[in-house]
Amino acid sequence: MGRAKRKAKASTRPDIHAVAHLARVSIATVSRTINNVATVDPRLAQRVWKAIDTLGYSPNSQARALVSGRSRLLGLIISEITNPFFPELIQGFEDVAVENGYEILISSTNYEPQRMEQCIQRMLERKVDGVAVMTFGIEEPLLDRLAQREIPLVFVDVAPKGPLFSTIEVDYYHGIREAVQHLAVLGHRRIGFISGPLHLHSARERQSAFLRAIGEIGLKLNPAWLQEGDHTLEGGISVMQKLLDSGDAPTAIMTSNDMTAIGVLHALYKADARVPEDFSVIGFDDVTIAQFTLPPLTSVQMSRRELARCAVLALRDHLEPQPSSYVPRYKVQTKLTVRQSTGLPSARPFRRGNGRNGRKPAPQS
Amino acid sequence: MGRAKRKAKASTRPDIHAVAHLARVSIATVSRTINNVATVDPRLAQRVWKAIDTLGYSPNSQARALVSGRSRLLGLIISEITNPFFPELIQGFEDVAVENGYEILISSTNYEPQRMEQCIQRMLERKVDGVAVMTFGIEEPLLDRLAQREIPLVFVDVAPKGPLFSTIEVDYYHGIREAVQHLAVLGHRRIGFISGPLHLHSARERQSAFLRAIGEIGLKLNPAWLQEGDHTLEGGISVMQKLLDSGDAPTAIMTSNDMTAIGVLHALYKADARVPEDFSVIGFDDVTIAQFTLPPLTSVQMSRRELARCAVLALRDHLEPQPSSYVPRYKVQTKLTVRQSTGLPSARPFRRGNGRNGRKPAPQS
DNA sequence: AGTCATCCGGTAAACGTTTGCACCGCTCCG
DNA sequence: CGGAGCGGTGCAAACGTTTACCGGATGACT
Repeated sequence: MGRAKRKAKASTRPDIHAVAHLARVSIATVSRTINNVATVDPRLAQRVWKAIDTLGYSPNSQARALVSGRSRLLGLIISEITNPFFPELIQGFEDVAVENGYEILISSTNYEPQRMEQCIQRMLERKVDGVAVMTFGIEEPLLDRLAQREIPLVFVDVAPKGPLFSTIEVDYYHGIREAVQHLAVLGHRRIGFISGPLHLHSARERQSAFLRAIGEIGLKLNPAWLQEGDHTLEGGISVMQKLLDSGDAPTAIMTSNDMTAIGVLHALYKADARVPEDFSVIGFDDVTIAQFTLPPLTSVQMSRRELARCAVLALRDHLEPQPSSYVPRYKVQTKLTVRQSTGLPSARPFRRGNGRNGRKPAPQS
Repeated sequence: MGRAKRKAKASTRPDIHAVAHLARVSIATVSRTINNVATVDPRLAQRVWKAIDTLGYSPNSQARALVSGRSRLLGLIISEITNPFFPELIQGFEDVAVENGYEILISSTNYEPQRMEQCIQRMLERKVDGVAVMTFGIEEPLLDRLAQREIPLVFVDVAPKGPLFSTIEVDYYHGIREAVQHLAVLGHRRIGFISGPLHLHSARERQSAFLRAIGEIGLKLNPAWLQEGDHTLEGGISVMQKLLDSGDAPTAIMTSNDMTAIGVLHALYKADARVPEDFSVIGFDDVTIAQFTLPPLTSVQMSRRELARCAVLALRDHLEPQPSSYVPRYKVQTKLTVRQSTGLPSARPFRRGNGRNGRKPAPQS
């Protein structure tokens, strides 16, 4: 009956041999059963499953990975987890990964391009099967270095060449056009845009989508209404203040991300202006916080769960041959979520401190 | 010269044999060198390091884990990553883990206790060395089942018995007393508290810390000012509305978490009351969003980075014998962060819709 | 009935490390 | 001068899987 030497192993977790022994089959059969590969006699299979169940066996993923060369681990590189843009992305990534039998490994660059190298290094040591790079502002030279690695990589927007690389496209235009249209329908003709730092690919994309939308809808854009921000709260505050000081502020302000929009809200609050009565504000990203601002922020949303899903699927498609009928399509939409920061334009232009709403300026503590 | 069969391995990543061969030593020596275990002749060691460097070798963590039985992987179980409480915790956990040479694996329960089982399952399959359970509202029976596992576990607040378990204590009282004192110094005598759901351990802790602080500072608490919330925005809104409707609202409101406080802010905004002129509001947790509300929220902070650091260290202390001089102390402080939602109490009681600030009610969209 | 193809299950060799054990040469001491 | 002790190194056996390969049984066809 073979294998007499292992017996009464007390407290250690059961291994494949224990299962094989209990089911009176060889370990090969157990392996084939749990991987449902090739054909195993249904009666044997049943014995095996039963044995697995009674022993509470679960395969050792490291041994598996070691011999098969596939770890079923997916890497996710992000900028910084405390940036409210990312948690939802991570959640989506994890959900879809787990759905497909993968575990995930997260690493953050903290916006420092040189840390990307370490992230990749850690991922490689853990032998991930593929990596999704979802960080802001990835640089071209860095891409080339990434290209050396022999694992599938997926990016957003940017499209490096190479058979192991995939790109997820984002249709910024769709949602931004909806936003501009929304404002136009409300009656706004003076619409401003505060962009992100223009060295960022995604910021440029958003800005040009805005310009295109303005053009196609047939509005006129005063160049002074197009300002460059930096995707921070403070940036939003100072740019909005500048617009107010100019004396020729637009009646509606769109921004390249929600942080900037919240900055705008703060600036308006300080200037004693009301939203949406005096100004309409639209953010971008529809970060969780957007629901909680005062007033809740109208924002253009790119589904981060969808983005994450695409990323996982793109990697999976590299790793597991798909049926020929399957046509991958990695593209995510954007769309407008209307909340309470947008409304009809004010009848007469807002003038700072005209006191028409009688509020004293907020006290400085 | 041995090992002639491996040669010209072209594109595969170098393994320990390649290093050994290049350094003209055995693989055992290479292993001992990189783990700096036992004593290796410095000259050999140097040859080894050089070989490692020229080949760009990095050890295969799975093979390592397989034979050593230690994966250098730490599990982290949280409630939900999109809850703004967690990202900072995760960040801290990761930082300290990486500092100590560990990687982390995250899993979320989504507040469903039954999912805890799956989380643990996944962790065990990946053979984590230890797990930190940082989820809200863990149930006693679940703890007992966790106890079956043979890996170190660390918890917050709750203290299961067992040699493999550690607990991190949180000193809620310190920060909450600071908060009450802050309000008292400003002149508030009517201070209310909106608790979390009282079946949660941490919510009870916070409430009793508040009661103790009120007592020790010598204030009187009207029982109507002590309300149970549910840690959600909506809960905060409705409880605050109830307080306003009662006609005997406190002049300052403390809450058991920031979400509730933001709800309070919303309710006050709708009721046309001003913060901090009419009411002072203090949150708990000091979540990132608290900086961005209107006005920025005064809040009691428990350092989540510190909490995370304690968790990692507690696990490490279980896994790696520490020098006897080392005395572990897993306790984290709370403290008050003052922003702009607190100020002097209003001279005369606020009355809804008395129009004294002339604002029209916010339009419903 | 004999031969061949087919199918399924078992045996054993990997995968890349760590580590117990044995060995070798040196030093030190009797 | 010989033996004991020891520091340093190599050999080989694990760790728990997957999978190529082989061999035995079974059914079909001539």
